Amino acid sequence: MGGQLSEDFFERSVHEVARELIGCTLLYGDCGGVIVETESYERDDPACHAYVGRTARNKVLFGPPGRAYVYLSYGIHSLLNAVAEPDGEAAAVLIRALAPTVGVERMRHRRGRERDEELCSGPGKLTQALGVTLDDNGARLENPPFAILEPEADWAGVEIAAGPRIGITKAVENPWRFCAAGNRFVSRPWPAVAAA
DNA sequence: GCCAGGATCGTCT
DNA sequence: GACGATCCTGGCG
Repeated sequence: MGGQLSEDFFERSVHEVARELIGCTLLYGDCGGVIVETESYERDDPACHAYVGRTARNKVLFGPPGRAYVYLSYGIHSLLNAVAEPDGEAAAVLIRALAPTVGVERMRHRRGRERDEELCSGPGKLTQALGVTLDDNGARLENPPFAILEPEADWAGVEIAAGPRIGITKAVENPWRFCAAGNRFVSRPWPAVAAA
């Protein structure tokens, strides 16, 4: 296993962080998997929750990096982000999909699905599989139950593709969705865009 | 296989 | 009082 990521990994451009999280292993409690899809949201970005300024919901975005920003989507799903950029800036990386590797049986049970492709192939699915809840908002990603580990050696050559983000209505054109090219655990087939 | 619609609730106007 | 950084189901072909 690679070393664990600490706060300074997240203290830089949110887009770099999003790209380099691909291939890292996200652990939560006794479950986890390899991150295969992310999206970045920067402050001057109409699709970012911080765009409207600081509010009760988004205050974690404005705090120190390496924290979890968890919020409720559509009244149903908890979505997990990693806060990036220095304290005082506001940006985060949405974790959109994992390749399940640890605690797979437990995740099958939580999800009520058998196929590995249906366990963590979406931002709402992976929080359900891992057991992440709104109570985790603001938690340090380098402290239990969280941990994020550097990629294994065999991820060194994996191509990372960039394209438009999913499920948003503003700033759709920015190519800030990143994924491991051709990976079968991404949330959707890669859109037809020119290689970056 | 594809698409339309519903679930459900915290946050902000 | 409206709106989602989503997911699942059911209807149809």
